[in-house]
Amino acid sequence: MSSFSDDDAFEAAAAPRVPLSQRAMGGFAQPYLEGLNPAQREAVEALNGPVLMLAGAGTGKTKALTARIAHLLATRSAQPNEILAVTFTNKAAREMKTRVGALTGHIEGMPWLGTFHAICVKLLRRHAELVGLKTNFTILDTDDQLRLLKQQVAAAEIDDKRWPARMLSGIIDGWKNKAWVPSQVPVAESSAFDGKGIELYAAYQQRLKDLNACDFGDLLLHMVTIFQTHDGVLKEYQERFKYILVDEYQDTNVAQYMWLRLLAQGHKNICCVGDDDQSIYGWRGAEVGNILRFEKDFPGATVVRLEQNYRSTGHILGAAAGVIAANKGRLGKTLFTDGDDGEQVRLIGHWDGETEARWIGEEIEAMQRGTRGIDPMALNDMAILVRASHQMRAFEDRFLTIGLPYRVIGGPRFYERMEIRDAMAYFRLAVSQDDDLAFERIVNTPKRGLGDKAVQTIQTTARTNGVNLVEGARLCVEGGLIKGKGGAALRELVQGLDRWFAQLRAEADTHVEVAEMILDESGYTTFWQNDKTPEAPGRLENLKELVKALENFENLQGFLEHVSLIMDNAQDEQDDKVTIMTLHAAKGLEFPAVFLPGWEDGLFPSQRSMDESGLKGLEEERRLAYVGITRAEQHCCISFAANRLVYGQWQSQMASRFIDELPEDHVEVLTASGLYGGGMSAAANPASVGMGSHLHDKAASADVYNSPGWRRLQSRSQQRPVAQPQESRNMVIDMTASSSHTVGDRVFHQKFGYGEVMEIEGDKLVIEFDKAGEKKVVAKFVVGSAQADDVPF
DNA sequence: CTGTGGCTAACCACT
DNA sequence: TTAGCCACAG
Repeated sequence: MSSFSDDDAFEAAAAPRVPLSQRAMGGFAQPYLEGLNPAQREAVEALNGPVLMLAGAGTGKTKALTARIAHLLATRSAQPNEILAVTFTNKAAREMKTRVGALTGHIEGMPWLGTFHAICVKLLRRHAELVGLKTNFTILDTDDQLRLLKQQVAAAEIDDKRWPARMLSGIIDGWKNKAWVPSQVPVAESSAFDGKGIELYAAYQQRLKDLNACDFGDLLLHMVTIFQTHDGVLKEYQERFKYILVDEYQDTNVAQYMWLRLLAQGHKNICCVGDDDQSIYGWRGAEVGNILRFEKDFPGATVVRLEQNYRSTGHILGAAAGVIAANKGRLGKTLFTDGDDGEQVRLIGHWDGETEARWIGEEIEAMQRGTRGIDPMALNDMAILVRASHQMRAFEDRFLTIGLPYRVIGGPRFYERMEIRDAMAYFRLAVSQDDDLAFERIVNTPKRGLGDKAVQTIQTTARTNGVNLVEGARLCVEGGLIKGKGGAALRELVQGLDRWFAQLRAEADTHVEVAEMILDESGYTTFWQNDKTPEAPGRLENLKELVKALENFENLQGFLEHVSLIMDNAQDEQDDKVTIMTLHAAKGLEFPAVFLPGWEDGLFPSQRSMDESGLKGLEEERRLAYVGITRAEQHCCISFAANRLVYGQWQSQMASRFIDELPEDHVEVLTASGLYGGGMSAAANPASVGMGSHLHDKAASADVYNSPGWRRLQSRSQQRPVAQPQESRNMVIDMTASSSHTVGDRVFHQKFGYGEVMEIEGDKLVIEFDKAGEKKVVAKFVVGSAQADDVPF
């Protein structure tokens, strides 16, 4: 519960509650040291000066980190409120809190353990006036931010076709990540956004100030500014934080780095934990350089390497090591395990994305039943990790058809859903009528007959009178500026807002009741009840869930604060389900079995990241591959497809270059799935069995044959017995390989059954299928531009 | 003021 | 393929 009013850490009692058992031992009992290996122990006990803990995947860094905190407390080196411990995600913060609690007995004692953003909010609330904000400033989400920037772009009369607000938002975020306020943006950047970027940035910051708001990047930026310009404030915190601990240091951006440096200049007791091989947030401004430079930045630092892996089998570690070895300029770690080599990493190519999804589905079922030669596994122990969220769809489709339970992590988050945002905007307005952005969002939601024109009028009125939009709306109603149906509805809305505002303060009802009242009286609930789209019931459910979530907070403000910083959504763990998530979301997690689909050049490594960042981009993609493999404990299966549907277009894919980087000894190559020559075409053209047979043009065909991934798969599969067609449903004739067909060929197609080739027109095949009855169905297969329905499977 | 159809651009990851 | 935007009609 992180409402900011209740736990002001400065006033929090500092007395540590040492468990009786330890007190009886005179503080010498150090159970938290048990089970630590020598390296971990060194990192825990090095209490003087900077420490860099290079912790490879699965080497127990959280254990070391929490033990270090316990050690600080037990040795009385610091009080709980003198330790600053920062993480990136709320989940990591929560876990650390729990584990420290379990280790030391004080659960509530760590007021400064949290995410960068949560800690900065806490600090900024105290010093808001130093950057021209009031202490009750609001934190804008991406949506609000974009809306604001859109207005700015429009006001500057810039063509938002060529210069979209989206792009501006990205540029400004980038600058904020580098800790540049508008006046600090270097000249080299002045051409950004049609030469107006810096100007717009300044205007945007001013607008935020007027709104008494800040965006995500500001939380850090403002604190860095305050520390740089107010020595007294900086001193206060330098003295307060005797020990600083930083998790995932490789993901820090420049602003976070500066923030940490400024604070660490006091006692210099900063302990950073990270893994340069797992830096995967470059696109968000993370600087791997921060960790690579650590020893220069903090002279005399103790560097500890955690290399003993407790998570994965030898083969999995070996495969991961082989991939990451291709990166240059690493700090270098060699993970080892005391455990078995286990099963080799498995590699398999598929005909297309659908085949891949089907194969993985079957594999998962086999593993669950225990019919794959291994003990039965729970679905909860299996995960599919994809590069991009759109890859999830194929699996969802497939799993829905076969009734395999799954959960998707990532996707549109609960608090980012439209209905939740709308409801939150109402709550925000009930808390503060100054929240113009919230007002803009809901004036006409549900529809009140207030369009652009009405909103314009309200805005002008508000501006000329120097008041907020709610006040402006009130003036419009009273002055008769907005008439008719819209005027009446607006009057009702304003009255409603006043009423809810008063009710929240009256405390006659709980905030939960008021929230329900708001959703009811505003007509928002009715709005969705009347909606007949299939999503409506789900949205109503979400609203109910939102209200339920309120119960955990003391007041609406506390809840709003919490939500603005929460970016992860709690997931139900009760049911047995396969997890589908992105590689990014998987960092920090582990699963006994991991599937890594879609290892195709352009998709993974992603073309865009290579276009944008060249070799740096490729190396980050490789680290992503490393992260993916090292999530696996026992089983890891990598796959790719020769064809994929992109923008409704079929594209032939090349196996990812990362596949070639897998060391052979640790990999077992399975035979390509989904492409078994069903008679004719296979006999006529042996090349049509396996990858690449779909190719119609020689150039593209050569591409695939010459692609390293393909070659390897070919040669390896030759060492293995030739695959037998497993079941008839896997049998398919390569419809698009028209060169291998002649008129009169009998063919079999998974969906349409048996048929006969009637004619061949260039790249088109006309096939007459003998479906049941006398009716003949004619289908055309157009190479390269086939529609989804026309393609085999 | 709202709803619709056609056009265009986008498809990467997230605190 | 799909989402988002704009122009236009009702």
